[in-house]
Amino acid sequence: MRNNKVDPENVDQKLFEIFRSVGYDGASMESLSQATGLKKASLYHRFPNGKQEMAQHVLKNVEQWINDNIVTVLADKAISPSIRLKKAISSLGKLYNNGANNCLLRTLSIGPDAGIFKETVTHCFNLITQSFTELLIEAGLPGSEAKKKANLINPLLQGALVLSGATGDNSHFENCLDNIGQFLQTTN
Amino acid sequence: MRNNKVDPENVDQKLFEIFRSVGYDGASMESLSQATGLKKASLYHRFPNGKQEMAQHVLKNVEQWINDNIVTVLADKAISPSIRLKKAISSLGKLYNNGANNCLLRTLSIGPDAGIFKETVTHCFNLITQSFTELLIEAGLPGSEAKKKANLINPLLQGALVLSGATGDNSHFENCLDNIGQFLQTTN
DNA sequence: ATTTATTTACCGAACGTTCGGTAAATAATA
DNA sequence: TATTATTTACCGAACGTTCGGTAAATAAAT
Repeated sequence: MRNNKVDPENVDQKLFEIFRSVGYDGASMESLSQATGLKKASLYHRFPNGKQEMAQHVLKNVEQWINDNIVTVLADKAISPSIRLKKAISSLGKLYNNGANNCLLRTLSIGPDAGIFKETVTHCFNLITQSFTELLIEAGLPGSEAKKKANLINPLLQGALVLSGATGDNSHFENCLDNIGQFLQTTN
Repeated sequence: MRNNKVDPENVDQKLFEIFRSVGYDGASMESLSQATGLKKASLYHRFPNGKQEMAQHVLKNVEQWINDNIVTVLADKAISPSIRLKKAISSLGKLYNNGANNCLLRTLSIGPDAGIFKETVTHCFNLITQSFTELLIEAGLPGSEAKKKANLINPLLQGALVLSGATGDNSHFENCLDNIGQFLQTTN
């Protein structure tokens, strides 16, 4: 007898969780199969190019998430800049589970095959920097200063996630979100 | 016929470079063998517990490096605090090849076996934070402020390394070292 | 009935690891 | 000092397991 059809979104989510938590090399087909509830051959039915395609797929989902939760939110001129900021930062806190979750952009950037994902990963980072830059400019900062501040957001986030993840102490990440919120508060 | 004896220090260095650049799961015994010039069986002669022992060994070397180049340097009261700072930061720049090199503490913190290294990795991070804290206190900062500033060093470094590594643009790291140097310059 | 989705069963290759054995260096003996 | 015994360092070949991946069979959906 055969299992019920597996919800594709749930599959995406489970693939994402595996790749994010253990990276590309640490994610075996067996672990991906167990997490999704699909046999290996079924995964190959959905992703004919295998593991690579799965990782690229979840990476594209992250890019979409950034567009939906950062780019679009920060550019929404119907809301005040400071509230947009809070919404975006709050979304980041949820995405990373307050520091308990690794970042897929980072875990896919290590290992012999990291080059495959480099272009998309770089684009994701750029999306974040650019949308924060534009918000800060809109809030009144000079372009150069806005750029300088926005350029700090990704490294601050990633650094905090590295420390929280490596040590298990999420205070690194929580402090980081607070700091980012404060030092961007040039705005109303 | 048998090869000449291989220099143990060079083996350590090569193992370190592999684990640092591709992480634990990305480092195959074959790649470790090729990098060191020792056949797999010879690696097992030196490290009877295999890959795990090799990674723990290079991690211990990093701990020693931190003691020699950060802890000892920052605590050397024969030299002025600001010069000690410059020496330590300069060493970090060399270690990471100005952002081109990954950090072993980070690459060993991802994957199914990351837990094996967690304790030592955490200790390494703590060594850095503590030694910077003590220097800042010696330089005149109140304890709480010294601690707060010192607590930023690891995440700032790691974040810059993530960005430089993921995108290939080392300006992230170079800016980071400058920023750290500046914002610690409470001292003479 | 045809197409789509999933599964079972399997494959070659690569994985980390182990084993048997050899050349060279060192220590003990004579 | 010359000879013998022991240890050290290394290697080729193979181990069992797991890897990513595929073909054929079966079930579900249309």
